[in-house]
Amino acid sequence: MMKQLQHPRPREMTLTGVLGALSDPVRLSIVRELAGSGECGSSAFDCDIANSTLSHHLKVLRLAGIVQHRKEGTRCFVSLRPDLEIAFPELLASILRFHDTGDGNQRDRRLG
Amino acid sequence: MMKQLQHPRPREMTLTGVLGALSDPVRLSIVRELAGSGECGSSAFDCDIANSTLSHHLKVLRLAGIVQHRKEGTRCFVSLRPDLEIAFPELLASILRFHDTGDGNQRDRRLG
DNA sequence: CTACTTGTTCTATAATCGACGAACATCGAA
DNA sequence: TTCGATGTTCGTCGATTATAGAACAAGTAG
Repeated sequence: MMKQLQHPRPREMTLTGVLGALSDPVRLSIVRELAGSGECGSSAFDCDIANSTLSHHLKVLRLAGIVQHRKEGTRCFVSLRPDLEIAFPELLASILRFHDTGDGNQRDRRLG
Repeated sequence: MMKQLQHPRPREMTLTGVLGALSDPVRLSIVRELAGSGECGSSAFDCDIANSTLSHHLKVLRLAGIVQHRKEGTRCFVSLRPDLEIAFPELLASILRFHDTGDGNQRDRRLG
């Protein structure tokens, strides 16, 4: 039987939990990728980290209610969880509007 | 001479830094209070924590670029920093629209 | 000057976190 | 069944964090 990974119920999502999950650069880049590409195989993220570390970050995002996991054979597909938008409408979009410039600066997309 | 507390320049503010600073329930409640009441004396926050801990949290918020300190005699007044709105327009409002219910749930203000 | 007030910094501690390798589990293929 | 591929979990390590008390600094009042 395929093991089911635990997903929190919408009522268990917390604002501080979501913010904390997004406060890590690696996790934020993962969410950014998901927002741009939709569902991704969990090996499609070009993070230069160990597999176990990636799995850890995906677990944090999952337990915060931000992403959901779908198993297909041995592969694992990750996507943004629609329930997040219900619990915190427009929150994720409000955050992803800003992007890192790599040297510690951020910029509003509208400012070019 | 009155000691000046260090404030980061807007270019030094990071999105993950801001999110991380807001991911703590104590700090989020402080920011919420500042957004509602404007400038507050740093002893006006009804947090049930030690003075040194409050000072620590205010420092984290300050180094993230979220709040600014103004000294007046021995008193210290804290307020939201306008530069944050310039660096990340509407980000803070987008986050504060949701509030904790105390039992781990959050709710959009518009949903009653 | 000596208190007293306010707030920061220092030191310590317990908890959490990010990272990794190793072990484990699951599935598909040979 | 045995193997290989894909992910998760476990154990560990070092770094960071939240907390609070103690010491310190700066200003005010007496």
